[in-house]
Amino acid sequence: MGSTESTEPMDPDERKAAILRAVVEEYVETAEPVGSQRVAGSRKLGVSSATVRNDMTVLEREGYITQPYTSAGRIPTDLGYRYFVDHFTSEGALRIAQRRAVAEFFESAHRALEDLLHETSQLLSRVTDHTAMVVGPQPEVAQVRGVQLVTLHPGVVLAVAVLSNGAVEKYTLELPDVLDEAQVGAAASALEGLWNGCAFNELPEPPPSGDDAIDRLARAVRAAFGEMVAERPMEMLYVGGTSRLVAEHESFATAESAAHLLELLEHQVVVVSLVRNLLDQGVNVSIGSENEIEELRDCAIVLAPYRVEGEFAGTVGVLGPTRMDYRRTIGAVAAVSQQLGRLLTRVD
Amino acid sequence: MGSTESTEPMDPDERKAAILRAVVEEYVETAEPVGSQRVAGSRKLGVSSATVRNDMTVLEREGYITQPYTSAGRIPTDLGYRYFVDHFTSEGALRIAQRRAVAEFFESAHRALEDLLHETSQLLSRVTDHTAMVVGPQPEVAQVRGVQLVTLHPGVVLAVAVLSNGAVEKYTLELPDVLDEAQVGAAASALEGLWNGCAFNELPEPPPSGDDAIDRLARAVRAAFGEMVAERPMEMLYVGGTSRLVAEHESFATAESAAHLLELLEHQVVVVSLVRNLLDQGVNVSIGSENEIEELRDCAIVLAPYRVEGEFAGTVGVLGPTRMDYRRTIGAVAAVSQQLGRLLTRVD
DNA sequence: GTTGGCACTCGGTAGAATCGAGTGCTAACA
DNA sequence: TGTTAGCACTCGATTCTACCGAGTGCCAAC
Repeated sequence: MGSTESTEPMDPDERKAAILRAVVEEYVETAEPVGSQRVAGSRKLGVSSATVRNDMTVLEREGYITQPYTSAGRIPTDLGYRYFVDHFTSEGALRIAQRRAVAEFFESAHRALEDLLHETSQLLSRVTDHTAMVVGPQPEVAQVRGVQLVTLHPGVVLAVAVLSNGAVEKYTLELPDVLDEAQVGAAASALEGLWNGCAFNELPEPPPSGDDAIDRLARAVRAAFGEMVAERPMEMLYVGGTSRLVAEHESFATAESAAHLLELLEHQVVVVSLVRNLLDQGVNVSIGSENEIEELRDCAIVLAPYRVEGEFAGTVGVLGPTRMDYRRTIGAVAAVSQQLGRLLTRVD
Repeated sequence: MGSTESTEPMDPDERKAAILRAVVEEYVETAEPVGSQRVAGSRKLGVSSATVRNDMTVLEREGYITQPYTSAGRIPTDLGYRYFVDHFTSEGALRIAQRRAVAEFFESAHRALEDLLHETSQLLSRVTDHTAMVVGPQPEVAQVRGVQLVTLHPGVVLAVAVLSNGAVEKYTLELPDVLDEAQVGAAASALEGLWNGCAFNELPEPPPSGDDAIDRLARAVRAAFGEMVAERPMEMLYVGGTSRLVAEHESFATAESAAHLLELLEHQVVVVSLVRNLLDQGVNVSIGSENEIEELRDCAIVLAPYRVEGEFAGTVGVLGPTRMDYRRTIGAVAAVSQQLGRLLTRVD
């Protein structure tokens, strides 16, 4: 067992890449700085630890790895993870059990879109062991397929709009007038006739009908829906498995950071626009300092858009520590996004 | 500064209670075991620390306080907190800023019931600095006020039921038949006429109409809604401010416990039935070991039901460490539950 | 270009010393 | 009999020291 037994000689750059890969994989597994011996020993590189050490010095100078303190092992930098993701995760690896879990989940039926997306976030969290995010389809693009007005109490009317993507928007209106069933029904019919097929974000103003009370109601409904579009132009966000963030807190700098992350996730607007920005730039994996948000400095985000009938519809993704198993995570996110798109294309 | 200056003599039991109160209040504030000196000094008890020490020994023997280790200060036991809650929180104290925050929140308008409850949970979390829970009204008791069927794609129909409490239930159906608009409309009209005013959990079976396809659709809708009632008989749960759980983690035994709690909160069924059980027993505050669930051993739960038109409707509550400011928390929970009930009575 | 040898670095752990808040107990006191 | 001052004692927390060892950088030999 000596140097004569070396397999085949290696291109210097190729070896450096292999060493970087080893550092990432070992560190992800053990959470401890990895030294030259471990790399030389557990990998069939055919070189001694001294050689590995030399290459490591270069890799460190180039910014791919770093030592937490002088004369400790090396850990990957964000740049190192980036190289790993770009070169060694071409084919995502999913364990059989997980692949089966995903398949089973999408076999079974699901009630409403909201439930499906919510449960999808939980599935993805289970499969990846990280916190999962699911961004729903943009609600504005949907068309109106039905309008209904229901009197809950005298003077209080619930306006309901059913959209072509299966979403249901509603708004509780308080009115100055007290209308009878016939009047409410007339308003509903008028609006339904007027709006059927229209995009929900571009509802035309209802024309005067002759009955002032009915017109007031119709205009109030129009205003309410308009306000909803204006105030909440955001896609819905579903977050699953937040407890993983805390369970992983060892990987984060401080314990508070987990609290900050949780708080961040409670702000739908921030998260949704973050996801959208990343995806707009064609980014699927965002690592550590690549994130602009301070709280995400030692987090990685893995995203995959899903398509319905070939069109971009929404996004699924995962939030975890930079020290994550990227191959497995990317594979899982890809699988779920694909299956979700397939299911929505079939059913929706 | 002397013994001659003592104010008025005190009943021995009364003094013991005052000492217990002091221990709880000081410990809640400082998170450190409180010694006899601090109690004797910061409170106008008019006795020396030695006397306080004597009483403390008794209080410890009776189980109200304990020392984390020999010759340390005392901290309250769950029984001690219980005594405190039962005797010293009759009138909840809310700071002005918080009372104003609650008032302002319930002044402004809110779209749908779901949004309102969700935002209420966030409000309560902000006001109490703890994780907040809001259990929505029981969906079953609501009556049907409108039924709508919308064809999303050929062979795919979305069934929507609008309920008297403002809730909207929906289900996406895949059908063997492809029906035209007239048929779907006929089924919708039939169901609407049949079910209007019925309780959602007791929908009568639609009678045969003559058109087999329409009947199949109607029966499928009936089955879908029935399944929804059976499978999800639970009230909706809204949880706000989960990040507080982690921020408070110092008060908990281990860091993992926060993760366990988060996981627990993700199981709606468990939480909702827990809340219901407590309230059924007339319990509004459940402290530490009074909770049967292991994960809640060093948590306290503060609940208050809210009423709509005099009827029990749902519950708001708070989950925090046993070491919490019970007066403030109870006051906040009470205020929010009352205002929420008022708003729902007015609007709903 | 690769490798073995070697001095050096530095975080982590264990043990000893110290500190001090707080207790329990006893004796004096009102 | 209840209250108080005094005092010895306990024990967690903190600090300091010594030491270990994984891992490095460098150098000379191959």
